[in-house]
Amino acid sequence: MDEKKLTSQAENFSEWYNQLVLRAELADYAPVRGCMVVRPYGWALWENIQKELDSRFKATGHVNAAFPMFIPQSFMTKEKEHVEGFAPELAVVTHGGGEELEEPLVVRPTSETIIGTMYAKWIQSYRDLPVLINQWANVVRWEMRTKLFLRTLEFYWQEGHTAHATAEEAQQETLRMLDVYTDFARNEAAIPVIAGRKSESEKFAGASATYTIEAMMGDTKALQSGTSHNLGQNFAQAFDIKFLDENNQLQYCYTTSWGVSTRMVGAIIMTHGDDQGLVLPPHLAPIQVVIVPIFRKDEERDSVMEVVDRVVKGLPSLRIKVDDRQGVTPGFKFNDWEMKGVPLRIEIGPKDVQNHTLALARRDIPGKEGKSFLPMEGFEAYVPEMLETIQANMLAKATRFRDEHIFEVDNFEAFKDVVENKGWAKAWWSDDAANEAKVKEETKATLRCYAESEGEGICFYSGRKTSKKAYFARSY
RNA sequence: CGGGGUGUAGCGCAGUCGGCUAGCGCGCUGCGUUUGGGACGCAGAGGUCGACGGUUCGAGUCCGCCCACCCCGACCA
Repeated sequence: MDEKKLTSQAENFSEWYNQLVLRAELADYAPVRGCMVVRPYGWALWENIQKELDSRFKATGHVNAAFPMFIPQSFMTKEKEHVEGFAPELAVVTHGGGEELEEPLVVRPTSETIIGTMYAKWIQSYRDLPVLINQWANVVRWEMRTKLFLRTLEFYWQEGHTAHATAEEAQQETLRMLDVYTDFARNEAAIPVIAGRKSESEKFAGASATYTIEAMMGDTKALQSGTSHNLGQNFAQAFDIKFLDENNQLQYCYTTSWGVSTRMVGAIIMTHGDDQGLVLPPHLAPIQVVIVPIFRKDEERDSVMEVVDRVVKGLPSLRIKVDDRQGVTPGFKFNDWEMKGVPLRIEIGPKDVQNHTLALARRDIPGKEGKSFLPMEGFEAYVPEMLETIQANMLAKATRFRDEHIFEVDNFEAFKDVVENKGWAKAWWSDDAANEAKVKEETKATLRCYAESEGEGICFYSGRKTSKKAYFARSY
């Protein structure tokens, strides 16, 4: 096989994705089935995602805390739908210190139960509310089939858990965090997600309502990239999270939970990547600018490195890497950093020193069109600007792709054709779980989320009148 | 769990009508020459051929069983 060749064509999309993850050194297969080793470069990307999300959480008044990884099995069984939803994918610890445990411990698949237990202790009065806590953690779900970043037995995420005095406030919080995710995806990851509510059959186990941000991957499949749940009083009742209100009445809290995981890394790869490798959005890229110095002789070396130095010092706010590896040709370095998705490359050689220019190559526009030769002068301003241009262009490109692959349909034939061959279908939907299951069976497409809609129309499947529209797609 | 596929050097593979000391490319080590799109020469290192059992004078190759991983489904962030 030719090691250099990659193809993102739909039939090879999965292979292409795996190759990208492995060759860009984002992650590796672990010697444990279904688990993943996140390598330093991949973790650096995740750290930037964390940083951006965390600053948004702080801005909305949330604080971080940590809860145990082990959950007594009995906690899991308190909320009926929750346990039913998660039971098949739990890892259970039965032994500790060489002895069988009196009560098995579940490795957290999510932390509603243990956090709910603590909230019950912490919350007494309406004055204690709202509680707005986030946790950065790893969780374990025993999935049948795994895929790097998208679905691994162990994954990293943040999970926010909040408790409120009223249903309105909880709903507001649920939607506010959905907005935070939407904003993050669009403006940092350059992924034009579609936000909306999940259907009853797709919602989180134990939630009253689940909201999602859905992203379209390069093969037009959908990927749920973040969720925000309004848990109503379901968990509050199961875990006895109560407070005395202003009228001295004992009330159950309304709780929410929301999360974004390392799956976001997979979403970025599958949304922007091309046949040359990764394309990372400048806002999140571990390395925003790579500088490749080029010289033949030692005399050239000094003058080139002097310019390199000046450029690095002139861009103090950017994440820059100078690739001064010896014994590797510039061509090799170009390809190497393209594979790793670095948004902007600056080549500095003897010609540039002489002409006072910089050779720049944009990762979002492959080949010659992405190259430009600009005067040194003013690079302190135009390099950061170019990164913003790249960021904006990536979003625009992804948005165009998304919009070109969403089709409104009003009959089943068209629906089937769209979800099987073209992308996402948007259609009037009569909101019937049985029909949803039938559609899935016949076309493999699931209801991704409800869409904004006005007025009424005829459901393409049931023929009934409805006021709801929904997006359907095949998904990861 | 069902269907398909693959296990041979760090990676990618050839060898599979049983037969010599198991090969190729990339990578790796040393020396030298090289540096504007994946450099070159010379010299090297690196293998219980996934595991176990069987057939045979002889097994990477044939037979049996097992294991691991990948892809497609069912399940899911």
